[in-house]
Order: sequence, then C-alpha cells, then structure tokens
Amino acid sequence: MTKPPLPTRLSGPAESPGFLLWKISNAWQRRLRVALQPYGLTHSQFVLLATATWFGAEETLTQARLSQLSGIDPMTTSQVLRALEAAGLIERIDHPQDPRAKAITVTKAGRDLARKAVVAVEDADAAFFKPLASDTKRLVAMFQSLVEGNERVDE
Amino acid sequence: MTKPPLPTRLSGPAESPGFLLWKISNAWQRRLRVALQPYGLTHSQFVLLATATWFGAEETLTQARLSQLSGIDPMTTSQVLRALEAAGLIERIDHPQDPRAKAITVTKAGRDLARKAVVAVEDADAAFFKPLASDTKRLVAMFQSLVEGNERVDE
DNA sequence: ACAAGATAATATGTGCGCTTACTATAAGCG
DNA sequence: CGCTTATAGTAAGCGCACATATTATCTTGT
Repeated sequence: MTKPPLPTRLSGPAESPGFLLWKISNAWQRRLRVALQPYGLTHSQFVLLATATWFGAEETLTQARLSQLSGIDPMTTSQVLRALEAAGLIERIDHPQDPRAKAITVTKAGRDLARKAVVAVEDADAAFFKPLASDTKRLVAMFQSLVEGNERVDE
Repeated sequence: MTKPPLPTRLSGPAESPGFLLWKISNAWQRRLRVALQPYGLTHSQFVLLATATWFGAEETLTQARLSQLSGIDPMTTSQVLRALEAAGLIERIDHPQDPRAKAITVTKAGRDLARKAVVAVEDADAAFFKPLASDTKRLVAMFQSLVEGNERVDE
C-alpha cells in the first residue's frame, strides 16, 4: 500500500456505517417483500394500510395526515392509496369539511388483511433482527437518536 | 384501549426496529444525495466509481465483479456504468479474455472526481452518525452481525 | 372583506432496486 | 466432440423516494 487509490479514512467499505446501513436496509426490504407477497401487499401499501387501520379508529384521516403519520412521501401516499382503493382495502371519499381533501377509511377487507399482514411483518422483523438478540433494544435507542439528530427541517 | 385495531406487539411504529431502519435509511440517502450533488453523482454512481477506483488498482474488473464488490444489483450496475461512461469517468472496453464481458477502467477524470467525492461522502457520513458519538463503533458491529445473519443465499 | 400565504391532492419526470426474460459465450463432462 | 450448465451483459417493466410544478381551496392578517 504505497499509494492508496483513494484518500479514504477506512480500510474498506465494510467499516463504513453508511455503506452498511444501505446494505442492511436493502436486505430488510427484500425480506419484507417476501413476507408480504402472500398478502399481495408491497411495503408501502402495508405501512399505509396499517397506519390507516391504527389511527383511523381515532380520527378522520386525510392523505396528508397519513403521509405525516407514516413518513411516506405525499406523492407516493397518493399513488399507493389509489392502489389500495382499487384493491378494495380502503375508500377515498370527499372530505366533508375540506373539499380539497379525501377522507380515508379502511374497509372490512382492509382491516382483516392488515391484521393478518401485521403478524407476518412482525415475524419477519423479529427474524431479521434476531442476530442482535437482546441488543435490539440498544439498536432501537441508537436509531431513535439518529432519527432525532437528523430530522428534516419541516414536519 | 378496549380493543386495539391491530394485533401488534408494539405500542406504535416508533419502537419497531424495521420501521426505524427504513426511515433512517431514507434520511441517509437524502443526505448523501445532497452531499454528492455538487459532483454530479448519484449514490450508486459514487459507489461504483469509488469501488472501481479502489479495486481497479489490483485486478481487471468486469461489471459482474463490480456488482459483487459493491453490492449493487447487476442490472443497475450495467445501467449506472453506462452513465459513468457517458460522463467520461470510466471506460468499458471488450474484455481481452472473455468476449461476453466488459473490462472497466477508471479514467483520470473519474479518479480525480472519486478522490474529491469520497471526502464529501465521508464528511456526510460522519455528520449523520455524529449523534451516536463513540457508540458508532458499536453500531458498526451490530450492522456487521446483521449483514452476516441475513446474507442472501447466493453471492 | 380581501389579499397573501399555507395546504391537499395530483401531474410529470428521474433514479434505483428488483424481477423476468433473453442472447451470447464459457466451462465442465461424458 | 457435443451437450449441459453457468455466466456476462442487456431489455423491458414495476414500485417507491424524491423534486418540481399546478390547481383548488383554506387560513390568516389587516
């Protein structure tokens, strides 16, 4: 190593937390995709359906609110919710107070599917993080401080 | 809470490691995008350019090998490398031994750009993981065990 | 009451991860 | 030698994250 080809601080990508984060996130997405496949849901569809099911019990949801709750981009939220509507899992009716907005309600089929899918997702999640065993709590704490330390300006 | 709308084990998504992983990965991608913008590179372009620069000093690289080294999907690798070629950062010449393959070499412009970009990426990385301070080492160790515990069958 | 700014939803377009399918060629084996 | 299998690269297409821009409507300040 007389003259390294790149002025990097690390001896390779395997030690870069960002590179590892990217790989792990991809692996997790792959696993989730497989876990959700039997239910005909994509990850985003599941997140929005589950969020709508969970919070729909408490408040009248709009797409903007769902986007905020789920962390999914408003454009993607719009698109995915239309897919969920086409699948008969939710309904998008004109909002009674605000004609700009759509009121989102989960159908019975949507609720039933969400109940089944959430079990599969939590199983997949548990399997994915199993290598960490009891350290998972520590990881969650680290993740939470990363989320806080890297908030977007808005929201 | 007489009857929760979903049979979930957690009190909300904020405690799910998978959900947090997804959010953090998105936030990291956003930051990398901004960091690389001045260099006209996307994340995948940077990874492939840096990998090619790094390992190109040691061996004759093919697209398949680069895909393997970088962890980027072969299809995406093909596509991104053509973009890098169009930008004059790499060259894709027919492989001397194997006519199916392309031999990838980094141009001087590519090497120079990689050297500058890698600094920006490492700065962005450091800033992103700064909230963890010295715990970053611990996180890297956790990430490594997750990568090992969730390998794909192939590779 | 009215103008100015914020907000809800959507159109359009880019890039990427991934899948499936295809061509061409290499490598192994009887 | 010829057959099978594996491999390198590509085409086409889906879904999502994101950026930018548009339309319609709400909200706020004066």
